[in-house]
Amino acid sequence: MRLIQSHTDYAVRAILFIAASEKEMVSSADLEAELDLPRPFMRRIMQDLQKAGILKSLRGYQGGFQLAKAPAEIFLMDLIELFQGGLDLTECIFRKKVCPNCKTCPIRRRVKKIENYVLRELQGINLAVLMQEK
Amino acid sequence: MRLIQSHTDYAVRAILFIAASEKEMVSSADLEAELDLPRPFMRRIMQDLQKAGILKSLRGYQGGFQLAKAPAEIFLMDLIELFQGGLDLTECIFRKKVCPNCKTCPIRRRVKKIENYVLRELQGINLAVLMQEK
DNA sequence: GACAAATGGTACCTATCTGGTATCATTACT
DNA sequence: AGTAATGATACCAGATAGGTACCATTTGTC
Ligand code: FES
Ligand code: FES
Repeated sequence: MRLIQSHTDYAVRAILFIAASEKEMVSSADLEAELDLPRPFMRRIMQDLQKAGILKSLRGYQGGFQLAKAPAEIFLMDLIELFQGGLDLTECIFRKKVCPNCKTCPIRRRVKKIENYVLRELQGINLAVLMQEK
Repeated sequence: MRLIQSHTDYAVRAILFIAASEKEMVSSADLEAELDLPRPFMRRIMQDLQKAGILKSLRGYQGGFQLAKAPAEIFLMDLIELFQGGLDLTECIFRKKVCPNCKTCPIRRRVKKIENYVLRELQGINLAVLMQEK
């Protein structure tokens, strides 16, 4: 079970690379070379980041992506939200149905506490922090 | 993403029920009635618990299951280990391959810290604790 | 205007994981 | 012998994650 999934991880790397790049515009081709990923896959991630307002894009010749926000304003949690639909560690085991046991679920409260900690930690991480410690 | 999966959750409920039961031996039929689960499915979980030495079983007429350990000696983490193969929140995103980025992975360290906390919390939970707070 | 270089959008595929079923063999008591 | 229980194991199905394919659109250069 992974806390951080591929899309999120790739997004982080991509953003860090763009942030560190000299270029005005970074293209998918550049990212492919740097991150060693299939370009179509990378592109989809970039598009999602663009839609989310994290990147700005320019089409056509010499086009590409650049940051739309300062690294310090991009939070890991945003990316998790975007690519993983957020975190819900206590998601009830009775999918689709209303849980008949939530009230009596012996572990729910405990897991909720853990989840709170995890969220607090994650919310403290932004991309500027990750840049430094790399 | 669920921290606790169905098998684990059911196992907890089953064990708590057996622990609270007056009967010498609790059968799958009893559990089915109590937990409202398909019996074959429940049975497989019970068998796994038996193999793991958490339950003792008796076959044949009036057979069933009973605890092989005191609730205080059964840890939630054991069940997670048993049914979910443990927890590895930092599992590298590059499956099957050796990760070429682990050294430079910007989020690995952070997630590792979170994982440590989660493990510590989970390791402190045993079934006796869960019985009380229910 | 034609062409090439780039992204936008969307539908689809595939492997793995999770949850659950089915079947038959074995044991134990009456 | 018969019945009530577990042991063992193979199988199936839906959901999720990871990844691909395809075509449309925009932008700059010649
Ligand atoms: S089952 Fe609904 S919360 Fe544990
Ligand atoms: S990729 Fe191997 S740890 Fe982040």
